[in-house]
Amino acid sequence: MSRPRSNKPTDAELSILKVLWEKGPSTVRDVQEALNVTRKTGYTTALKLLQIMADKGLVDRDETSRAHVYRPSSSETETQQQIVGDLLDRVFGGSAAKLVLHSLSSQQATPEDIQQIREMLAKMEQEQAGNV
Amino acid sequence: MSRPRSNKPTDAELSILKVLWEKGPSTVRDVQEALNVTRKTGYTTALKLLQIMADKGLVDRDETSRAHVYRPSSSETETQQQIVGDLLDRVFGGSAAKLVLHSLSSQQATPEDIQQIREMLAKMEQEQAGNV
DNA sequence: TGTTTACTACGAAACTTTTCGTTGACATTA
DNA sequence: TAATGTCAACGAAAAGTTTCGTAGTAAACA
Repeated sequence: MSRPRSNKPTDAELSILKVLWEKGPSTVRDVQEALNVTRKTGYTTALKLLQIMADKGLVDRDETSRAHVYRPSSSETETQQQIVGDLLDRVFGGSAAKLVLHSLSSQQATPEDIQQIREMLAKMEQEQAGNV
Repeated sequence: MSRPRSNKPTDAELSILKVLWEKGPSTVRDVQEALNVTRKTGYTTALKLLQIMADKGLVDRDETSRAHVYRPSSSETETQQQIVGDLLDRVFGGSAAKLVLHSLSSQQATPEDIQQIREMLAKMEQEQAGNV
């Protein structure tokens, strides 16, 4: 009578990861202050979340100094990759094109975005041609 | 001491929406049987979820016949749009290009996908040119 | 040395999600 | 009409998420 324990970060955990990605390895206090800007968050709340995330393996902890220093155990890119892959399966039936379509239309892409995506597509085509 | 009640579908709710999108308006029994294929799911479990989703407004219920018929209250496209928009904010800092990048690399896009995306980009550029 | 301060650990409260057992209503049929 | 089966409603159990209060410990400082 339970849910399977997934290692996908929850919403609160994700907001902590965002802080760590942006600010680099941080103490609980650092994280708490950053969270507090967007959403009132107590110190022990941030601490508890970081402890749970350490248990799950979402973050690594450096206990050398008294104020432990936390850092993400996976890179921003890896984690985002995993989240997108999960979304692809769960919502879009594995169709990357469909997800891309929605990404673009849900938010106006700037001309720079469009250019960047074009380049990416070209690179992918080249790689595919080389792989066959 | 609680989370803000969001109307974003949970994982279990999402799997039900997928069934409804695919099969169209369905009874509890229909949904339960579809869920049961991928993941053992009892009848009352499916029922309860559908009732909660009806409360939340995620699905509409037709009570005319004895076996109530449920249908999604929003289209597949709208819901996917909303989920992607949420993800964009929460994970990618609003950068659609970044999300697209990950979508593509997390799963090999087929040449057809690439073509489709190219067309979409072209159309977006046209629209932007017209809008200014 | 004793007090204050900052930190982690622990535990629990409030709430959500997911699951299922039980009940009562209604219809079909023997 | 009585038995059987299907259905929605209700309630509650189990696990997960999020929040915070309290306690203990170590460092800094008067």
